[in-house]
Amino acid sequence: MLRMSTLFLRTLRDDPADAEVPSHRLLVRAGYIRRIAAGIYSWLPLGYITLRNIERIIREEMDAAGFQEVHFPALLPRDAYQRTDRWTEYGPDLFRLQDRRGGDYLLGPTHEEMFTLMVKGEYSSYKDLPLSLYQIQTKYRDELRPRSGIIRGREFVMKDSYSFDLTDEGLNESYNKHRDSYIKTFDRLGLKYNIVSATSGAMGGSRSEEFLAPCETGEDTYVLCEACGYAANVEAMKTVVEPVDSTSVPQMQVVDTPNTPTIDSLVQVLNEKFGKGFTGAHTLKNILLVADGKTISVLVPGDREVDLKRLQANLPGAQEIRLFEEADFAKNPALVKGYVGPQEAKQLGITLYADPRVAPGTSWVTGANKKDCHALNVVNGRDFIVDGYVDAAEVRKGDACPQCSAPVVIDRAIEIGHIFQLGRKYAQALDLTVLDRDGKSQVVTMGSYGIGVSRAVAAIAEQTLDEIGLCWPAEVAPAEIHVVATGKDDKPFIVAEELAAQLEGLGRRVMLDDRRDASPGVKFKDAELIGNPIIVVVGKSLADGKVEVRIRRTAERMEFPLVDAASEIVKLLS
RNA sequence: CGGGGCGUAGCGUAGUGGCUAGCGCGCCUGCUUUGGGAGCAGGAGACCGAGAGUUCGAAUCUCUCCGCCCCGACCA
Repeated sequence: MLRMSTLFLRTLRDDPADAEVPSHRLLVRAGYIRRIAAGIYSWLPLGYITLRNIERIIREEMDAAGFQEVHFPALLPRDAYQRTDRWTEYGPDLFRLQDRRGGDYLLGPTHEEMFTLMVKGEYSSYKDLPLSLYQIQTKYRDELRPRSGIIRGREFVMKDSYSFDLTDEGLNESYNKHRDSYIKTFDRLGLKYNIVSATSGAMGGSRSEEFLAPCETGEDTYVLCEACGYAANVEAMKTVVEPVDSTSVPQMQVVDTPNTPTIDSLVQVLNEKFGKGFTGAHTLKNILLVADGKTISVLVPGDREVDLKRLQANLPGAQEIRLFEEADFAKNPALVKGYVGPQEAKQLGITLYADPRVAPGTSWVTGANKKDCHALNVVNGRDFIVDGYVDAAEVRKGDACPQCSAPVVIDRAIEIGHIFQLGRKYAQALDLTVLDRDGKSQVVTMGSYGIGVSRAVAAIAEQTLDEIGLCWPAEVAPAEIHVVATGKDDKPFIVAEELAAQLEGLGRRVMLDDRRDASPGVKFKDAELIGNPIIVVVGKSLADGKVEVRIRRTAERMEFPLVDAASEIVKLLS
């Protein structure tokens, strides 16, 4: 039983000055966490109980799915991360340190290497697979900008799992098992979330989904179709545009358009000259880039920007992409800045990509590859041929859903889980192989699955809190029932004590406000701020042999006769 | 790393060259009070982020450094 009279807790009346987002403010005010450094927090009793409740739920669901818990050190030698190149690849986000002999160590940001090596050390037969292992552990990432309290910290608690399979089908099965297990876990945690398809980056091909908890203060933006439920990362959003019949489009025509290096200036001149109501959407933007050293051009409608992250995620095999710079233009005199068109891409040896919005048969105004000249009626498939289509244009609210064509919304969310198929990258690098049925050595294929445990505390808080405080789901809350004794004589305190003991006897987690020196107002405010789901007040109504019960979330109030209060309260929890 | 803001007691803050750094919350003692962050009285608690400089005199002005928050870039 948590007794407020002795609980290590001091709630704050004022908002902390360094907290902006609501969950952070309230977690500090209610005495759950305290900041130690940027992105590094201590957990006080209430916070730590809550964190452990979440861990418990995750653990129960992992175990129920047949995954086995292990535990690695957070302090790791450089070696394993050297072999997968992540010692350098992870860059400045990696916390590095040295021991007294000058040996390099790191604080683990994620543990693919260690899990892979652990399995390699124990198993060597296909008969041992499939296998899924997990741990709940503190991770370290030296984030460029920690923010929003516990939502993005430099030290945080993560549950990470890894699956090991012989075959791609096996990996799919393991992936689906994790997916199901995550659904159960997040449902139990009381989180609202969307499962969003994510890109798996340059490795390509493998499945990847994020569990996103919608919330205004979230830092991930994603696309959501409220009509059919389609949800996707902005990078992974697919654009579906039908080809257009272009047989009636007149011949391409080159016109003088002096001083029109930008879309805005071009549209203005077009309207002055032809007065046809031209807009940016009629023009075609040719974005020149250098991808892995080669010049490529990406076509998007003139009223849209290229989303470089999206392009990078969708361009097959591209490792490094950057925009054309002055020096690049200088090296390629055929490319006239501000007047580039796709018509001569082939002759110039440029790989030409188009966003799907630049559909086959669509006709555009675009650069004529000559200073101060543009070309009208430039038709995709007739006047230029693209080498491939790639989703690269910025995604906007109102764009068509790829499943049902309804306008999508752009929403914000906190990423609370991520599952993806790693494939054989780590197993290959670290030589994790097993012998198959035929005695042949096979590289194992892996999946990687994460839940942000400490982040989940913030995400749940964020989704449930209100103006007066935190408001936890019962399983997560520090206590299920918060019993408050008020009054100046002993009776309510004795009764409250008995009731709390009774509830505990029924297997409930109870917090008891037995402070004799605090006024009723203070106790009510604290109870509301702390956010346990049921508040029981033992006080005035005791005169009628009753106790008062309040539902924190709905502010609903009721009274029960003392004699059956305990059983009635327990009923409310089920 | 760019832009902005900030650093005064455990927390929130006032104090833009002047003498003993002020207030609220919280904390301690006593009395009163007990259904919505009680009242009165007394009290403890601050090398004013650090260092250097300007000055008769610096929380206040200058420089350097450190730290924190927000936006952006970046990031499962």
